[in-house]
Amino acid sequence: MNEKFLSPYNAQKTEDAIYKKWEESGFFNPDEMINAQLTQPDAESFSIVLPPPNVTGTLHTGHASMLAIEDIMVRYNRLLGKKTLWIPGTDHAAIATQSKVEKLLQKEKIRKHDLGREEFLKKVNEFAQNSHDTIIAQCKKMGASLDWSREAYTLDEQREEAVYTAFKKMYDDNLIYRKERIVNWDTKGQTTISDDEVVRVDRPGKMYTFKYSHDFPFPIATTRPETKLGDTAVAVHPDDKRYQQYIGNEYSFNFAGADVTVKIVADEHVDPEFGVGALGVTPAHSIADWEIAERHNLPLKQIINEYGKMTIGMEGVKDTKVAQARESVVAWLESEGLLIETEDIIQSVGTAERTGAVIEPLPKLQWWIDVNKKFTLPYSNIDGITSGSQVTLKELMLQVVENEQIKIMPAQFEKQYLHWINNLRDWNISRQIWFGHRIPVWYKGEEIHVGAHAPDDSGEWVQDEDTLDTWFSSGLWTFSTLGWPNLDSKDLHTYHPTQVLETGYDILPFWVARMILMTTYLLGDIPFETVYLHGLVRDAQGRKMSKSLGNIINPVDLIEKYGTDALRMAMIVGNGPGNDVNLDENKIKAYSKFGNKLWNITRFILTETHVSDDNDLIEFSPRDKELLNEQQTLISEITKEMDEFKYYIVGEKLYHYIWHTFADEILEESKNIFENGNEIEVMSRKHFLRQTLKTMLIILHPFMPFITEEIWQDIKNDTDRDILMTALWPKY
RNA sequence: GGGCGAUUAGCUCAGUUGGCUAGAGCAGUUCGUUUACACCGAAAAGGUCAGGGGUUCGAGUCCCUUAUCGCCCACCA
Repeated sequence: MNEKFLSPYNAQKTEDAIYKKWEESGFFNPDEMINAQLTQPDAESFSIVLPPPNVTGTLHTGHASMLAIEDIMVRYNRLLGKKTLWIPGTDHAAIATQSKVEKLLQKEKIRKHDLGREEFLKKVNEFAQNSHDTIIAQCKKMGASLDWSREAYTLDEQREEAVYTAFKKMYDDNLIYRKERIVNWDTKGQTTISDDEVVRVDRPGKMYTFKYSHDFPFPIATTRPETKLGDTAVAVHPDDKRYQQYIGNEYSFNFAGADVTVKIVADEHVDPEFGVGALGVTPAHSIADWEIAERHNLPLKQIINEYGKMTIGMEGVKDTKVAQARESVVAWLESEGLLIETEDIIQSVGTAERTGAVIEPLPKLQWWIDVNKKFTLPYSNIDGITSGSQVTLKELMLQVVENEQIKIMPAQFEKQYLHWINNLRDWNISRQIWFGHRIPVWYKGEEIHVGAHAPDDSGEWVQDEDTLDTWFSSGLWTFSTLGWPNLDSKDLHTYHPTQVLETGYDILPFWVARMILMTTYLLGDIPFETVYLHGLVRDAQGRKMSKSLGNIINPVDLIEKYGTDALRMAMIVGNGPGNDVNLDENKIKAYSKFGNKLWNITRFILTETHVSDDNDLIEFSPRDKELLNEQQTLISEITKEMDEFKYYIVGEKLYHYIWHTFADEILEESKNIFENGNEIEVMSRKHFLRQTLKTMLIILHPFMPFITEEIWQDIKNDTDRDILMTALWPKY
């Protein structure tokens, strides 16, 4: 017996060496499995993409849990003899990464505009590369059996080709168009900022109640009178008796030197209790109003420029900053006798996180994907939609879930998905940041060219300054990682659609929905058959992990203390799809004890039996036949539950069988048999113990890959597969 | 305001087509252990499954309702 079994199991000493052994074998790559004749070339395939972690830093416990679940899926299917592929990669995560680097630069008092686009991107790429390296190392620590030879990055060359191909096709199909939309504009920084960078600050303000003109039938209320020059409508609640008679009317008048025409519209979102229950709609300078304008097809009238100055109005308004214009407009209202009431209020004002400037919502030209426009789908593998039929993106997204070609687990999220898609509006795909796929559109005067490069003709072509929403590239992930847009790619034919997408429920609308959109559109097929959604990892008390609570747990610390196997088990047992899991250190400790239990079971068996006991038996003793039957029942149950993704139950069952049946009963009973049993009983039992241990190692392998592989190396015989990872799931 | 979820042993949680004498880990109790394992074994203790009502031969599990807690989305003109 190998003397390592004389001391307790040492995960720290074992795990890195085992991972290295797997990696060197090459068997994470299904092609190598086939070459070594461990997998049949015509075997069923099982493929899954790793949701690419953002290159914004390091992996957290949520990633650890994700890797554990997916590795179980992958290892299980590999043991079933399938051609099994798990594709690794990382996500450039445009805004998240860019703002992270901006923050780091800010500490050195460097601003991105001082560096310029190229220099700044160099810094971001450097940061991304470092994050990437950390992330890959952490994935390996978790034991993830990812095929590193196929690693991808959402911003690498191959993915860029996929992105540009997809963009061009959508543009040619008239599904991509350009239109104005309200964005958060920072007048100090002269840039657009994302919603998460807007800091809400409570400030004293004034609510003005006034009439537009003496002819206008009722007053409205606002905190920003200067924007009223840009009003194109007044919104009221449809059930509000005070205003019902005016709905549909149009009024024109002069307001502080500007000609204004407003239409009275009914909108559910107006609160009749707030203010006077009537709201002047300024589509160009308020995000909320812009949304009302979208619903009612109202015109957009920009009256404030990028420097926060008014572009129209009377003397004292035009060409002044908004704060000053406000005073002028209020003074004008007073002098005209239109001002009815001024009330002091506390209002929540959006300010730029970085410059502190008050956000000025402005309309900017943006690129959009039309989800309601009919186009011809040339090829369709979607049930209920024939090749060559006219469909919209929204219809495709609904169809594949309604017809159950894609199943979402747990089922309650299916409702949520359908509800979300039914309310889906056009997707704004442009972002006013530098890091990401630059929009493949070129301008020369009025001319527009769509493609990766400017046309070769003479003349100054200028590329669009904006970049694409990060979800545009990750939406292509299941097939851009398999060779698309090269339609002859062998991987694409073998491994697409993928079988499972395993990800967090929080990105169902962002990522999952977008992958369905892109795949149904570009391939006429589904991206995956099952969506398995996991929950959040919380601390032992069920609190969300956050910097401010100081309760963030680094998975690597836990691994160093208890080993990866123990951490994986603790994260799996009791963690069903869609449920949040509380990570209790005691639970991890308990499973590290379990690992040691298995270790000691092995020690006992290696002491009491010999490899020759593996030889064919003449007959099993009646007791061992009974035990084998029990075992068969267990395996058949477990196999069924594995197929149903019930890893949380299987993990617990294995724990119980191995500890409380195999060790506590069978091993104890064996001591007596070895001492007092007849020859048949002894031989039978020795054979049984070795076979059972091997069987347990195989079925426990997906959960605790390291220790099972380590033991396998000492219990296997010449007819067994050399590496447990490549073994075959027991028959039952 | 809209949507979703949770409430089971002292603590943290399983219990997924209704069949449980309701389970696990940790903590606590009693006893034991010179070799597979103290990262141990044996035995017991602990619960009107949030409250109420209903469906059913049968409900922790399905329906209604109340209470408490939590999450997501929207919005404050």
